Amino acid sequence: MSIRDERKQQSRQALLDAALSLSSSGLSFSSMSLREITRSVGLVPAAFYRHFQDQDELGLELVDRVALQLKRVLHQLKLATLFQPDADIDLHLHQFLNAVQQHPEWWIFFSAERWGGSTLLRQAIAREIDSLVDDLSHDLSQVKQPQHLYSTQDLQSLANILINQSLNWAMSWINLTLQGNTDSIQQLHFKQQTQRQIQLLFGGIAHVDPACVAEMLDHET
Amino acid sequence: MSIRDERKQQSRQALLDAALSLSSSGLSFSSMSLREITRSVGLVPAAFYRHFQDQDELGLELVDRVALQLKRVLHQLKLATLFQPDADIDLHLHQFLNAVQQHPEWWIFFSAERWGGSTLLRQAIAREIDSLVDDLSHDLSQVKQPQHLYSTQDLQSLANILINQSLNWAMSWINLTLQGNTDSIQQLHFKQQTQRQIQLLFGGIAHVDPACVAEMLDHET
DNA sequence: TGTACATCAGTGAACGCGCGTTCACTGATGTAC
DNA sequence: TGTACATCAGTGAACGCGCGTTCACTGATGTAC
Repeated sequence: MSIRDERKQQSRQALLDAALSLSSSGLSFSSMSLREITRSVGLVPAAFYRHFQDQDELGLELVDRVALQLKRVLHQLKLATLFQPDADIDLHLHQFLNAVQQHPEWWIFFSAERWGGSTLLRQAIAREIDSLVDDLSHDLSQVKQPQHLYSTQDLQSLANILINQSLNWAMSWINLTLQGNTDSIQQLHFKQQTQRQIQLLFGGIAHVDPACVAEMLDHET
Repeated sequence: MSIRDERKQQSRQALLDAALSLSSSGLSFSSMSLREITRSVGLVPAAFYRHFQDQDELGLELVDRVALQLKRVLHQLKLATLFQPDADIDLHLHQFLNAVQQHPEWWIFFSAERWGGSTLLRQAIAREIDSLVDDLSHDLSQVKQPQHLYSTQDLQSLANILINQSLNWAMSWINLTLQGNTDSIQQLHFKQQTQRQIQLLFGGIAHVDPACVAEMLDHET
């Protein structure tokens, strides 16, 4: 790549980063101005048009890039292994929260624009979330579940809940880390509650006291 | 109330309705202008200040009112009865989707501004959602569960998932009803998947084939 | 009931400001010979 | 390698526009007597 092309790519990347950064600062994409974006990069407003036709085009590319990163993070977490009865939920949760803390801007942008002011971005994100659900659903189906309780349809439903809750967990965690000290009471409480949610979602049966299940079966039969 | 006070209340209500309506049209609260709001009511911009100190004050009141309505809807659904093994999940789901369709603007506003561009509104909505979760958690604890599988902490976690998913279900349903014909294939598919999610969340054990549970117990013990 | 004054929701003009977009330009980088 | 021309990312000035907010005002409604 030539020097000129390289510099152009750098500017383009800087514009994308600036928009993402403004999003993390609490501005929604539809409220941030083209001039703010170029200003925080150190370019003149007109320079924006050398890289994107308009602000929407930048937004769509941002959705694309961020979705790719979220996909990578969620896949690497190997959520599917949580089906196994001896799975370390606590470890998985901490890995997830660390990943969120590493790049909160991705989660903030995705959550904010999911129902944000731009129809174009909403549609693009809806597509990406469907894709995230499908990927996770596929991951889940690849794991031998000890109890074989879930049909393909169940796994799709579970994946849907998990993706949605992942976004909610991420946003809750980001808010907690922004305002509080590390390991505050609220953070511990959040982790416990989230861990319990994961148990409820995955375990269903596997993580419940077998004695209770036996009793329930007696009542039913 | 005097004539003057009555008319003032009408204008105030009209401003709130206009903002809610603009929100439903896809505009985020932080992107809609004070002038747009007054324009759609038929008032001059300066008249806004006879009712609210600024746009944020209107937004906060809107959060308050909408939260009250959502609270009412969710309470009337009596989600807690879904613990009972003979619960009609399909009926409950349809009641929920009808309630959403009746007033989509409430769900749109709440979802959009939950992670929207106004810090003030985000915080207010976070408080209201906590309150919704607490209320639902309380409702859930009032019902005698046949299987007694859930602790207070479990119910709180379940309520959290249910409130979050309710918002997601509402938004998905609104998008489906906006774009598609009634009873399209996508709508039927959505209903089936959502019903399965509710089964997974509530039933856990109760709605699963007892034979499978028995088998699982054999493996564990 | 009628009159004189007070209140105040809504008006309309004015302001300064940041916005998106356009345009001809500049000067560093790339290319052809 | 050196030269002459082409490309094109970034510039800076200009534009018209909608914005939030202010202000003195108007005239219908309310109140005191």
